[in-house]
Amino acid sequence: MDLTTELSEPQRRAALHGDGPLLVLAGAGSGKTRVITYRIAHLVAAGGVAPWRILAVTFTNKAAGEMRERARTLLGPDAAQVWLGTFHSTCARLLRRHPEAVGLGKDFSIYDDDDSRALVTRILKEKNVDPNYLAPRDMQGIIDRAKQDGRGPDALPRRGTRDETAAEIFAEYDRRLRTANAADFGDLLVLAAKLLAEHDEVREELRRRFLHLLVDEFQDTNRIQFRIMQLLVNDQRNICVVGDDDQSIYRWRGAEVKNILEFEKHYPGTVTVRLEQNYRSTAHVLAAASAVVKRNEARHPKELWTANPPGDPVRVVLAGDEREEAGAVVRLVQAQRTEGIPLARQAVFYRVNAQSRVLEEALRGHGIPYVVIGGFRFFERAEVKDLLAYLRLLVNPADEASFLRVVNVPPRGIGKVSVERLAAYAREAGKSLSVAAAEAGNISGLPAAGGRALTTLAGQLSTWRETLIEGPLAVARRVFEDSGLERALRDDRAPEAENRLQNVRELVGSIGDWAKEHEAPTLSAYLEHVTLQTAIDELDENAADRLALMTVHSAKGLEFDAVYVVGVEDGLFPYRHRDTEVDRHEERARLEEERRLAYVAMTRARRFLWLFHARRRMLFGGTQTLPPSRFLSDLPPDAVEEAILPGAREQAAWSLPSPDRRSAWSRSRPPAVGRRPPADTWDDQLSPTLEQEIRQSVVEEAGTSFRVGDKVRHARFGLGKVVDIESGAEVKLSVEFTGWGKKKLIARFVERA
DNA sequence: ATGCGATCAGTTTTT
DNA sequence: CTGATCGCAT
Repeated sequence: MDLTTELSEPQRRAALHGDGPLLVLAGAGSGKTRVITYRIAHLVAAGGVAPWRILAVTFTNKAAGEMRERARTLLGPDAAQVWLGTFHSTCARLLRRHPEAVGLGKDFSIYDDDDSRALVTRILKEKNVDPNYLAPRDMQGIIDRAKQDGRGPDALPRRGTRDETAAEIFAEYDRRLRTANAADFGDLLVLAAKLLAEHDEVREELRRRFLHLLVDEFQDTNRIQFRIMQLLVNDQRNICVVGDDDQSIYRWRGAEVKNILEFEKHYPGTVTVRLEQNYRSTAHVLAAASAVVKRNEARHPKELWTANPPGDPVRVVLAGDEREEAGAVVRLVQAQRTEGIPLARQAVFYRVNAQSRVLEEALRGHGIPYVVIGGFRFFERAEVKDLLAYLRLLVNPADEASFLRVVNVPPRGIGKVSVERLAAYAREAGKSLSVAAAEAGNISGLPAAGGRALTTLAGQLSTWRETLIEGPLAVARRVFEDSGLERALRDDRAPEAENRLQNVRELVGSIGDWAKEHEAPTLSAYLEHVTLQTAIDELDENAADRLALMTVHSAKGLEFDAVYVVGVEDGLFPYRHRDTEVDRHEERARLEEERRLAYVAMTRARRFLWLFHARRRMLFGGTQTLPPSRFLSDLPPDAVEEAILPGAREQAAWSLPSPDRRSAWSRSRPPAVGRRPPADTWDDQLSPTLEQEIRQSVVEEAGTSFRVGDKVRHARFGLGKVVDIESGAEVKLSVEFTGWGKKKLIARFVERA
């Protein structure tokens, strides 16, 4: 490891920084992962800090894994001792050591979003709350936001009776979690903070232990996470945070950009290092991305630069509809692949998960292997969750959500009435559902068949529980068979049953794989691993070569040679909530976040960036016609080239957005993208094949035949009149558009009106 | 108790 | 257009 030659000057300053608070403002692609890893390595190798005394928090488990891997190449096997993980997994780890201190039991369950929603729904039903008055979704949102802020039910704002109800439900929800010996995602943070705040000996031990703290993606931490960090920082104040306010995209989830903007206030004497050189992207890509984010007001003014060649222009492609868009993506992906860019180094991004469907169809149609990151995740599939629920119930008998999930899966004659009787009995007796089930014989009013089935189930559960020591894989196999889950799936004649059976088998297989990779594999640890998986953890570089499809949010922290962003339309990206009234301030804040999101999307691209938008789009069961994204008009003409696909051209006559209609968000609009001939340097230049591929898609027009005075129509600007013609490699027209003024356009993108 | 069909509602982003 | 819930018939 040679820090003087392998790092730039500012990178080196960050990596070599000694004691005291350090703030690293790391622009996109500025090598921050490198800096963090080198810093860790340096602390250990030169600073004599034992690896186990370093705690590094990352945004995904995948990032943690990569960091560990990189540290290992620098440090050797010792690197494994560094504490590395997400906030959630780190907190879970702390809570596992001292569960009782915060009212949890050993082997507590972690409720995912589904589980917690189900619990909220149950409580609302029990309390007879009208879903129109307070919907489960909204209630869950209230709880979640409160927890992100570190507030409990008592600290909820109370402006009306609805708030009172919400606070009541919230309190009951937390009580029920404790009874079930369970914690939801928010609790992991809230309870960890509580543990540290209220138990001095625990806090002090950890503060003595951790000599250095590092927090990555700091711009996306929320209040409770900041608090946890503060509680862990010791008097040496060796806290290093790394982030970029322009990449803050989780405001909606409680992230506080203030955490990074005002870091120095909390830690006076902070040394700030700015990493402003981008090593990732071509100059064109960087210029395009910067132009979009630059229009935000709530940001640290800064200018990222790069020494990289300009590269290809960013390409903006207009499709007729989402299917044509998908088709174009597929063709381009394939073309790039033949040019030597493997699928694994290309990616398609979209704003909302629902957009993945068309893309998947197109990819399947062309036999291109792909992975969808996030969306309907493997571990969230019903059949997979069913088996997992059994396993959770073995580890934590009190787990209410899991019990209710499996009690009649597969169908064993325990219906609604039986479950209700059982639950009532359990609540009165203050017992868990599992324990109550074992006592089914004593429960009055229980249907006879249901009672028998419950007794049998309870017996099975305790039998399985005794076999836990045989290890996760053995237990999983046994439960799958003995519970009747396997038989039910096998006997199911539905066409998708085969798939579901496969999925559960895959789950069992994954348990086996996981167990092999761990020293003392416990079921409890496996279950935690599964629920704390982040979407992006599914992306495995070592897997077969496949194209990744994901939301822009999932793409954070990644990079690809070629990036395709679909659905760059005003209303979809930036996304416009169709819901209720929000005030001006909120609306602007949301829009700024969309802008940062676009920035994140674009800066993932190393060499090739395509932005697609469609005239019409089927989404959420309806067809919408959205104008091109306002972000497109911010792109610098020099760095961009536009293309129109045949389908879009056909529709040109009837679905042109008018300049007034397009500004649903705001009236003012800067001039749109201009054009220039393709860039011509660097070996990454667009290959002939690819150029052909694009041209083939673009409707060729006899550009040379235009005359001054001709009426023309343009995809974005509508009707206009030709005022000047320039010849050259590309024929260019100067056109006067009503409402837009004079624009210079490449003739082949203009059609006669 | 179960399973089916019909109606209904709601659709961002995620640990 | 999908997914989820609801009510009815078996």
